[in-house]
Amino acid sequence: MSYLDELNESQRVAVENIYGPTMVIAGAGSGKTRVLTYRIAFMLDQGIDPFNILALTFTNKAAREMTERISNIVGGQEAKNISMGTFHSVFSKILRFNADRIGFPNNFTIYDTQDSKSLIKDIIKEFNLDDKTYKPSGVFSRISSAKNSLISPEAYLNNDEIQLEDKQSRRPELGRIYQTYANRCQKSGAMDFDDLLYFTNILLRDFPEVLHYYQQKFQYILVDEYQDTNYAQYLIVKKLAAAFENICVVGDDAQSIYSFRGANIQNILNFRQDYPDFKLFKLEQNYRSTKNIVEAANSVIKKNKDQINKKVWTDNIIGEKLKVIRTLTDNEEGKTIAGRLFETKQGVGSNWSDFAILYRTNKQSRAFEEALRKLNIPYKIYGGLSFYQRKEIKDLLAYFRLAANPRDEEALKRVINYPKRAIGKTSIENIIIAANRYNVSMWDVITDFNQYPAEVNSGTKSKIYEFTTMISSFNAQLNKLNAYELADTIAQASGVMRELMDEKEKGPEEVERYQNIEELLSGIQEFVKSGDSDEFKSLSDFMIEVALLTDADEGQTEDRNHVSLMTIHASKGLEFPYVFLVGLEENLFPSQMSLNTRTELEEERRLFYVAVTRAMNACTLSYASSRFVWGQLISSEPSRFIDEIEPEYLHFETPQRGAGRSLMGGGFERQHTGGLNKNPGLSQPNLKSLKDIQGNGKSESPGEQDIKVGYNVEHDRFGKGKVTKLEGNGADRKATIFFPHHGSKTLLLRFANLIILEE
DNA sequence: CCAGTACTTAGGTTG
DNA sequence: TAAGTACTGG
Repeated sequence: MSYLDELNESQRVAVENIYGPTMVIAGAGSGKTRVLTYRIAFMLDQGIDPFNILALTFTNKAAREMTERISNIVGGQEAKNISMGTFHSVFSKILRFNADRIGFPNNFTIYDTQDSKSLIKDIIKEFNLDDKTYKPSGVFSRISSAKNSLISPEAYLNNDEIQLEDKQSRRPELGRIYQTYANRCQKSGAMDFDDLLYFTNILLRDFPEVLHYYQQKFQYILVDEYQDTNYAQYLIVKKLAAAFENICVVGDDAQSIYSFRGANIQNILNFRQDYPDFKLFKLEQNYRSTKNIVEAANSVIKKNKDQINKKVWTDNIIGEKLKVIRTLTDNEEGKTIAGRLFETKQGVGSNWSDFAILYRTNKQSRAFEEALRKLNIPYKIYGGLSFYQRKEIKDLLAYFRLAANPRDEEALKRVINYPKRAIGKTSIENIIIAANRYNVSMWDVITDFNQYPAEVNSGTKSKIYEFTTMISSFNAQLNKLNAYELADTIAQASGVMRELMDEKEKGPEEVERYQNIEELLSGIQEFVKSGDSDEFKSLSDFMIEVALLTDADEGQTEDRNHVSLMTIHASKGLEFPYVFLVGLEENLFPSQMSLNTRTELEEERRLFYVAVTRAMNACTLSYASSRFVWGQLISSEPSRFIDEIEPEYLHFETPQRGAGRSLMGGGFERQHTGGLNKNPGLSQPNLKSLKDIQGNGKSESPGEQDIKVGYNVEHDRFGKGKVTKLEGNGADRKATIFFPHHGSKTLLLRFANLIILEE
């Protein structure tokens, strides 16, 4: 067990204490991941069966990293048998296995946040409520926090306190929306992210034999980032650990930055009460940063009232003081930081990947992007839209979801008319009305109009019939074709591939979309090939894996030598030799929204602590004295957090030369436009009425009766084109026309004003 | 059905 | 400012 020699004293005792309740408070950079992985390795060395170990993390990234590290120590086969992953992935598997007990199909789909919000939006509309008082995202977060506190819709409606709260905030219908939302999810055989935790709790609460089984299975439980657990997660862990109490939680209260999402610092305090005989270990030696960095961070975080007493220290060199740079505008901040970064790289001869620029909000990235690009510095922005959230990917995935679970309402709504198959908005609305009336899913309605009559005309019905037949045929092949074969079939047969192929002519964005689809398909092929050769991997297996993946940067092995740009939240758990922490201004960091309460301000301070402690060798702080906010130049004050650092760790730099001019040049140009544009616009109405007269005078628009497929026609905007298809009757009569310069378009003849050139 | 325009809104982010 | 949505005219 040579690896034990690599640990310091407090790390080693934390690793070896594998029985009984244990809490490890791990300061920033103190080797937390190392302790967790070695602890598991030590357990296996002690003869503990990997099947009996449950290790929970918060992010896929953390789970991957831990799996990898443990495989390196104990070998892949052993590591594979440990239940290791995020809360959501581990418990979604358990839920699939036991789905029938809680009224879900075992192939239930998982709604992401977009799906949830779109469903909520629909419900608000159906209830005829004003979507300003009932904002979908606000309603969603209310429902989310109810679920995370394990409050059922019924309990929500029966709780006087909650009802009073909602009445006072003028949103008395929230409870009914929650109830309807939950009901619709259930009918659709779908769970959202919060449901995965909520229903795990229900399962363990209502089925003692299930609880007993998993208590016996998971005799040893480890939880990483314990300060980020919410109530639902806390309770799952508590229930599972009740039989053996071999539970180890690892965290750092000073790095709790997700309370706005329901994470609860109280869980650390509860731990003391739940397990009075628990052992506490503190990892206080920082191996990451210089003395100046560690002490600067300490001097700020000690201003917080709510914290567990500890003293993070380091044996590392003193290092440079933290530089503080002031610039006059946000754009200049970008230029200055980019220049400084370039100089540092030249000076020390390091890699671009040794540098990170961290900011409070995503929108700050722009100024740095521009400046880095001008200096030809490679960079990568983390965060933003992930691969699986792109429109074209979600569209195709929606077909996959339907293949596995045709009742999935959000997936159905997404693709029932994509690519266009003449199933209009009104028909879809009427289908939903019928589904609600009979309390069944949309799929039930559209596959059995006899039993569930809906106001849909017969032409549309036959289109729908084609669609449902197609989906059913995908569904029938789920266990016959492997994931790649079926995915490829769907991509072709659904028409998604052809749609994107046609659009490829339009421009680079469309080409990229097509390539994204290709990338998804080749990803599925890889998925099929991975693992044992004779193992059958179905498309639903793939969907299970992918539903909980949100990391965009999977499989991007190319060129990793770049500067990293990300929010501080995204930087948690990472480290960089050189960190630039930018935008340190009041109302930006700390955020304006956090200034109301002490607890919110303390969370901002912890965020600042996290940011500073990412740095290994040097940390540079910067702020601008004015910046553009929503198109307006506003002046700003340096952040209070700069003042809170003991001055002995700081080095203030003088402002850059020539800056005054740039303020004049860039700042005040944007006023004094317009002013002459006050004329009442007489010409507009005149023009319009002229057109009206023309329209009326034409008696009949040409072509209504005599247009045919194959005709060459001319359109006043798209120019010349050829008719490829005709459909609909009367006012709905439309033509699909291929225009060489604009691609294929479907136009209502009523409005198109086509001129027939030749037959 | 398509495309242009009027209007609104703006936090951090995992699964 | 920028992006997203709702509305409207052809």
